Amino acid sequence: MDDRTKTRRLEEFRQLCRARGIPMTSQRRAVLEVVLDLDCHPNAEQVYASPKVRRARISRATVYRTLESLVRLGLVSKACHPGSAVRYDGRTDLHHHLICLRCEAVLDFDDERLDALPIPDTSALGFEVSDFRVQLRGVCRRCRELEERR
Amino acid sequence: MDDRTKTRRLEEFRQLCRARGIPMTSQRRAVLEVVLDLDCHPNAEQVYASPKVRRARISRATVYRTLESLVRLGLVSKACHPGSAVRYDGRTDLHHHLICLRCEAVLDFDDERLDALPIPDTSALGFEVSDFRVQLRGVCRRCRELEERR
DNA sequence: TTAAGTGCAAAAGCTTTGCGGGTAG
DNA sequence: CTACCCGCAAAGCTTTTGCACTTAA
Repeated sequence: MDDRTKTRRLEEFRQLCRARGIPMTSQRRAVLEVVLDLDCHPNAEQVYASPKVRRARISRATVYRTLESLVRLGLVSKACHPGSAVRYDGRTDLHHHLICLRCEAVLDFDDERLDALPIPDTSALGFEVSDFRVQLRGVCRRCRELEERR
Repeated sequence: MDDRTKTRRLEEFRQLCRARGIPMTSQRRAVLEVVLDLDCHPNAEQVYASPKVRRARISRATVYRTLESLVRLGLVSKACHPGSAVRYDGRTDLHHHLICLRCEAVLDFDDERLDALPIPDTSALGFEVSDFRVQLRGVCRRCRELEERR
């Protein structure tokens, strides 16, 4: 994520904390920065292992708790993925994903035609849609190259 | 899933096994049947806990291994979800999902307009798309009712 | 017969929780 | 001050793995 956007997101965080009267700690700031920096849709362990978080000596439990708080605050979202650990996404705006079914990589994908998708009416099911993602499922470059070599 | 489709899918399984010369065991058959019966996109523990699998005294390890084999055979797919355990989907055809961001329910959703989505060209990224899903994210009926009561 | 599958139990990976001490506002 | 947060450690959930035994073809 570019620095300009990142600065804006961190300012947004500061204001949200002030508005809700919750403390803005150095730990939370570091965790948010890492998620904004990484575009690999990391799980909590990957955030925990990141140099910035390790340098700050932040505990594993705090990383897990903080990520969930950031989601509740709407500053981070959860990525939908085929694997077995919760994955976080620094982007909360409308965008889409390429999902590799071999290595479970999640790649961001922006496309105006996908954004313009007509959202179906789900009210008959009692389901309230807030947001959507198109997931293009397949095999990423790296996995394809690995398979060719064999 | 209706019985007619289920019978067809089980026959497909039998033929795939024969074609590849792999044994069709009673355990695999039971696990496949359970995934086809459930439409809740169960994780491995839920399949393990199902009456049919328990009656057959199938071990936990076999459930985990079998689910992965069925995915490799293309008889079952993995659902993309926001949570922390792999979830399986008895449907492998084109369809879409409603994702509840509160309880992480995954509901099937069929819609011809979504099916007709123009698939973007991802070849520049080296990504080969095989399939897609639209995920409508929001809050399901039950979670909305629970929140109203409070 | 035999390649593959299964059960068991241990280990590894991921996540939550209770509690005593610390800190932002 | 004081409500909230943090680190630690233990516990709980999910998944994988090695090995000896069993089974479908």
